[in-house]
Amino acid sequence: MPALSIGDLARRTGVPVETIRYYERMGLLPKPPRTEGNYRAYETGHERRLAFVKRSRDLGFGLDAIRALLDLADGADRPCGEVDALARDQLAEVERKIADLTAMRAELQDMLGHCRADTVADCEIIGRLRGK
Amino acid sequence: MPALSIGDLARRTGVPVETIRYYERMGLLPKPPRTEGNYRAYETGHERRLAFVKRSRDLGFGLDAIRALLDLADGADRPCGEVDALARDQLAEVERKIADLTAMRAELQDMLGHCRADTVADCEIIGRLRGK
DNA sequence: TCTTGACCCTGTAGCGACTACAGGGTGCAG
DNA sequence: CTGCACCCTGTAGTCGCTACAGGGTCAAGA
Repeated sequence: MPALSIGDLARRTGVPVETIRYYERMGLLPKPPRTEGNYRAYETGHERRLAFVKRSRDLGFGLDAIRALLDLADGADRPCGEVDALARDQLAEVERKIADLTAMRAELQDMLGHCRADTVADCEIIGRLRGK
Repeated sequence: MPALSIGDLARRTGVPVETIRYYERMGLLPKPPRTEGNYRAYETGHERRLAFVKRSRDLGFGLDAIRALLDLADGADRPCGEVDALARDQLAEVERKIADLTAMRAELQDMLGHCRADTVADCEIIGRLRGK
């Protein structure tokens, strides 16, 4: 299989070109070899690594956590307790955000459900933002 | 009632001093009069406005939307349809985020529930991040 | 009266994770 | 040989703060 250009890699992974370059700068992806014309030339190993990063991002992991996950994934013999801990931290963070957003949703729905006025003067939404 | 210092206002609203100055720079709060020593001197009107901003932020409204809400709140005769639209947009945004986070949570929980291995080589979590 | 310390001021830089240029070089098809 | 799509680097902007640095102000206590 021939080497992939950054654009090819972007199409295959769904990660924008600019973001791939950004991940390289941030040390999440190794610097690939270059062609004669100074274009990045990727192999399937790079594609696998980028796919790993993308799946981790889709689960909401931060770039620091992903760096740690990549390091752990590279050492097959290491205990996976650290992986577990990172995933549990991430789950806790996601649950915290869901709780916050659920409270916001409830309040917004309640506001909207009570809005019967025509003008701002009697508007329930504005009234509540003012603090009743 | 005497004028409030920025620190007093921060304590009364729970909005940090730096954030109050930031809101002023962003045009969400009017520039207050100053004391002889160039300290900001706030009145209860300022406190009400800041409380409005804080409640809006707590519901997840962006600063642009809050500027719009403040403008609308200042004109009592205006129809509240625009307010309604802003609130509905915000509710839609919150619901989108909840949906994303709920999917993340499900996947993280499932990963963690299947992790029985001792080493990274057999770790279900790493395996899934690699793409099965 | 002096000094300590808490508070205030402006201006600027940093955060996370991108995204969007500007200003150029490369490579291939017609 | 001329377009045009793609690639390169480097820098600046996004959002909503947050954290300084380097000063000024003010009131209480010794």
